[in-house]
Amino acid sequence: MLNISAPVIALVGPTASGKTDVAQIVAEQIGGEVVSADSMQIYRGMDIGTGKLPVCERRVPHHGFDLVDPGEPYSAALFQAYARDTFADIDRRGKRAVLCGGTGLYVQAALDDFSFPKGDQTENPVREHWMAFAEQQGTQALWDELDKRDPRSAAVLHPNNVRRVVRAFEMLEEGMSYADQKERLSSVAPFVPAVQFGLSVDPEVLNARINARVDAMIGAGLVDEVRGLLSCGFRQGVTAPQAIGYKEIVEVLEGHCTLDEAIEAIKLATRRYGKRQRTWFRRDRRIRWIDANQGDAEKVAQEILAQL
RNA sequence: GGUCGGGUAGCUCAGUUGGUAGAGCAGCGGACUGAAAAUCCGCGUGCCGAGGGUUCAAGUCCCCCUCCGACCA
Repeated sequence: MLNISAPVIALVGPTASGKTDVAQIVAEQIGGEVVSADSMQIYRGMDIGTGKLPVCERRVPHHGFDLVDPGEPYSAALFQAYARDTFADIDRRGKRAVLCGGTGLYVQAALDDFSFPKGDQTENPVREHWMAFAEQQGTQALWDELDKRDPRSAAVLHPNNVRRVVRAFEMLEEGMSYADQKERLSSVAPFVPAVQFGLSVDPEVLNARINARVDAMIGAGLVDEVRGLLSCGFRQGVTAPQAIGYKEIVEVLEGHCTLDEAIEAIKLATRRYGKRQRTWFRRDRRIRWIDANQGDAEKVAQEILAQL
């Protein structure tokens, strides 16, 4: 258990639920600092499309932004170490951390007792080998191969889920079993003292906000942002080029579709992303849900502060 | 006014010789420990435009009405 003097305040919820504003207000009121747990805000230069709070609007210190260039690899394990260091550092300075997270895995890696045995490893030759194998022999053959070496893990993985099957091979290489890990998952304990709040927004309301947000991003110059990134090694990245709002604009810049088509695609992808986020956070019974349908960040923040 | 085509799921449409309907997309539900804005799994949600007729049985055939589109006047 991380030794800090007051629990971290964690704010979670789907994209466009208003976390960013609420987190800042909460931090402001309690003399805190915001720590973003967002797999895409990690990247430098990806500002508009990731909804990163602009520098001029930051009234309290923000962490978790601009940690690496889009061309560099990053991982949940790296974020775990970063977040915990940051929590400790904030605590040492007598402040309180407000974790603001849309990436469920990052939030949990930061707060719970997730173990990443081999440190900060971000690239793995084993991965490439088995990805190539899947490419050539097919996904079923890949799964069959895992079934020979680690049938227990194969049994809990769907053959179509190539990423996870490959991950199981990586773990085997390190002397671990995906199945064992999955079993341990059922009893993850907290590692960082925290109170978690979820901002809940009805799907129809969230949908409207997402649409407006995407239009605003385009208006704010997302296309130019993407154009700029392309000339800076964006394509070499592993994670960054998968970002919603970026991959679609790349298609436009490469002449594969119109801007209007891309905008629709971004809205659709964001909606689905929001749904996955809802599913992820919903299962965590520790989260206290706050109604954020009104979109009044001040009010939501007060409600959270009242519950501390 | 006339002729033809169409009206089936939220959208685009399938639907054999009559046996109360099914695809894609959207949507919904779920999984998730080193790429997670990723990856994967599951689910059809229906007054078949309205009314009448034939039939054991009508999305399907007949009549009539209505709406949309095209063409002819």
